[in-house]
Formats: sequence, structure tokens, C-alpha cells
Amino acid sequence: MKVLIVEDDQFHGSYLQDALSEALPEVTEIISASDGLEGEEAARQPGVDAIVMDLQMADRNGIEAARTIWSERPDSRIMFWSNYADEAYLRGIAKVVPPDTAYGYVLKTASRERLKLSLRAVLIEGQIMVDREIHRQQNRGDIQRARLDDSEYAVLMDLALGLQDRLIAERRGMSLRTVQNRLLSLYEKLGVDSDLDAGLTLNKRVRALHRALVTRAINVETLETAQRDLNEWLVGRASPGRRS
Amino acid sequence: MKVLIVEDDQFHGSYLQDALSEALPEVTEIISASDGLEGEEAARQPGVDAIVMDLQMADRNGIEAARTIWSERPDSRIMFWSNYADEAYLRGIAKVVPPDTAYGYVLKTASRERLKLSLRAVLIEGQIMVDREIHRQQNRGDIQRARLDDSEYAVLMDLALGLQDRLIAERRGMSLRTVQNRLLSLYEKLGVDSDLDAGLTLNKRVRALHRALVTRAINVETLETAQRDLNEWLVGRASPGRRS
DNA sequence: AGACCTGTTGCGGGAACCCGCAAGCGAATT
DNA sequence: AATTCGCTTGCGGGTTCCCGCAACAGGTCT
Repeated sequence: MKVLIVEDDQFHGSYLQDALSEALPEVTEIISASDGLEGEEAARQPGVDAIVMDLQMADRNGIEAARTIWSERPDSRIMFWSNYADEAYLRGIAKVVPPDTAYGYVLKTASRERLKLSLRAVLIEGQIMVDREIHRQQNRGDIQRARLDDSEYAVLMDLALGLQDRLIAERRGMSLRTVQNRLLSLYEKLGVDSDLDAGLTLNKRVRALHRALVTRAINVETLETAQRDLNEWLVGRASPGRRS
Repeated sequence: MKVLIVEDDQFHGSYLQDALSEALPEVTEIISASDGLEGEEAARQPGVDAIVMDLQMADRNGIEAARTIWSERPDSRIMFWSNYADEAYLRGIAKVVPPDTAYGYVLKTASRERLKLSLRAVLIEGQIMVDREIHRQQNRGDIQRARLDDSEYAVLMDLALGLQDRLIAERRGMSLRTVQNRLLSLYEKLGVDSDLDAGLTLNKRVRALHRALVTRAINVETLETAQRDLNEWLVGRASPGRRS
């Protein structure tokens, strides 16, 4: 069995390599890549059965690399290994994982035992496994009162990009008023108003983005990929009617 | 010589310990802390001459820890050691470093040689030393067209918190129109308009925050500490004139 | 001194935003 | 079939935001 490790921190990389060969005796070969691009390249080698991937990497991050890898080989088993329990990462992964594909998400702070267990479960058994820390993070009701559904999340991304209501409506195919309703529930769920019990009134749009960031509903990498998606959408929209 | 290492990643911690004792033969004792709070505590021990501090830590981050340490012992020499070259960190450090105090900022991606050199320069020689990568990051004119001055930065933080113009004016002691002028130049410097050459008009406030984040002018930790500062200011404002 | 530049402030108006109200519509329940 | 519930949509109005225009103060250059 041949496993690819994509990790840009050499210490974490060698620790991972250790744990991997300890946990999975069936591994015969380990290859490494130190950023997302290299990772995509290396994953094209024949015989790569499984991948362990860091999420935060300089050039191309883990989720983007995973997207291209999965688009080429949808049955690849990928284990994500990350410092942070941001909900944004989980959403990002959920958007790119093919159906019936095994993947996992463990934190770097997890114990060696849990890491080894997860590696076996995902890479060998083909399970789907997400560190319970990550789910717990999201559900703490004091900070994030309710989960955002997909449509709300989409609007949140557009808001975060700075689109105005009209544009969001066009992009998401809703009416203007519906967009505003989504925003309303976003403000509610993100706790925008709860901060102004102190009697101060604030800019809800910006505050929503602020709250989304500090609650880890989105993060800066999310913003960057969302910007790329927006650019694609924009060129797709710019064909006919070259007016003004 | 007694040195304190504050670092929550054990691998990086032991690497640092190695490099430290290699680079500084005069070190006789190394003590460790694994988060900001522990670090503050440990720094109170007698005889701690120098500190190496990670910036990203779970509970209390490196800058906050440095602030309390410096407030107790302003002559402490602190070397910051970080994964990211965010301008936000540099600004945060600049705000808390006492005058005539030695400090340094190196990236974790720096070579072992450069790390050792910086350690000597800062902890032994008492120099101020900032990794050139960090300055380079900020000055790339394609992304960030011009540096923000302190007043603009302050307004940017308030904007990021979701304050509206009136509040910012009150907090910073400017007129409403002046605040708006600051915002104008922020929009300019952050490149808010440059994105809308594609002909799309967007919400400048939110877009400014977006740009500030992706250009690393600010980051999420900045937002969190700014929120705390805001809360302090709010309670300080709430005493007399209980009007409406 | 006069010209000039930079930063601050007020005014005013068009655009965007926030949101209450109410009508419409499909799905689930009774 | 009637009712209820949730979601969508249009309308209207109060508020905030963005910013051009212009007056003014203080500092610099000639």
C-alpha cells in the first residue's frame, strides 16, 4: 500500500510518517509533498491508495488540492489533518467530497492513539470519520445559536465578498426581498443583535461578517476561494448585452 | 542565562530548544510554557532574561501575553516566532513594545541559521530584528497600494467591529465627515474599487473588511482583541449623562 | 506676504440597507 | 376540503452610507 503525505511543516510531516507506519503495517511506501500543488502532482502517480493532507498550506490549500484530486480520482481516500476546528473547513470539504468516498478530519492536537485509530478507520476501512472536537466546536449554543443551512451560508459568503443585495439575488436566483430575509436570519443566528444589548446600534452587514469570523463559521481561506468562485461566475455572466 | 520558551506545539518547541542551546552557549536553563497564560506566569520567575514566544496560541495569544509581561518587566527581551507574516501581528507588537526594548520577529519557515542568528541578535545583543519576509509581504504594491497610518488603522478596526460612522467619530474624537474621509482613503488603499473595474458595484464597508483580511492587514485575532478594547471603552463611557 | 497644499468640517442628495406589513403559494396536518 | 405553517415576494418608509462641493485652518515654499 502506497500513501501520500501532503504537509508543509517538516516536523509534523515526520511525526505523521511515524504514526502512519506504526498504525498501518500494510503500508509499503510513503511519498511526500510539501504543498498543495505538489500534492496534486504526486497523487497522479500510479498506485497511490490513500492520502493524508494538511489543510493550511501556503500556495494551494488542502481543500483545493483535494478537489482536483477527487475530480481526477473520485475514490481516493483522504485524511485531513489540521490545526483548527473551523466549521468553514468542514463545509469546504463537504462541498468537494464525492458521494460514497471515505475521508476523515482529525486535529493535530489529537492524541497519537486517536490519530492512529482514525488513520486505520479512514484509509484502511474506508470509513468517514470526523473528530468529535470539531462537531462540538460548532454546536456550543452560547456562541453560535443555530446552524446555518446551505442557502444561508451561500448568502453569507456573498455578503462577505461585499456583494450588495441586488447582486446576491441575481447570483442565487432569489428575489431581492428573499435575500434580505436570509440576511435577517443570518443576523439572528450569528448573534448580531445580541451585542447591542449594550444599547449601541451597529452596521449589521459588517457585524455579521465579524461574528462569522470569530465564531469560525468562515475563515480567510474561505474568503479567498469564494472570491475565485465569484470571478468564475462573473465571466460566465458577461457574455451578451455588452451595455455600458 | 535563563530563557523561557512559550510554544504550544511540542515539535516546534523542541526544535526551538535545540536551536537555542546551539546558538546561545551562555544559556544555562530553559523553561517552557505551552500557552500564553502559563507564559505570563513563568515570566514572573526570578532570573528570566529572555523569552521566545509563539504568536498563535489557543488561550491567550503571544501578543497579549507579551503585553502583560512587558507591563510588569518592560526590559524583557522577547523574540516572537510565528507561522504567518501578517502585518496585523507587527502592528499589534508595535503597540505593546516599550521604548528601547529589544524584540524580534522571525518566521517559522526561516532557516535554522537565520533563526539562530536572530536569537543571538535579539536575546544577547539586544537588537531589534524583524524578518525581512515580513516587511516584504507588506510592501508588495500590487496588493496593498499604500501603508495605512495609525489613524486609518484605528478607523479600520472600528469599521471591522461593525461600528457605524457616528460611533467611530465619537470614539476617535473626530467629526462625522472626517471619519468618512478616512473611510474613503481606506477604500482607496485597500483597493476596494479596483475590484469593481469588472463593472460591479459592491458594499464598500464589507468589501474593505474583506480586502483587509485577504491582504493580511488584519486577522481574526486582531478582531478579537479589538472587541475586548471596545468593550472596555464602552464601560468607560457609560457613567454620567444617563440620557435615553 | 502670497500662493499652495493638506487635512477637517458642514451640507445635501442619491443610493443602499433594514425591516414591518401583508398577500400569495405549496406542503403537511386535521 | 379546510386549516395551518413555512417560505417567498412586493411595497413603503426610516435610517445609514457614500461622496461631490465648498469653506476654512494650519503649515510650507517662493
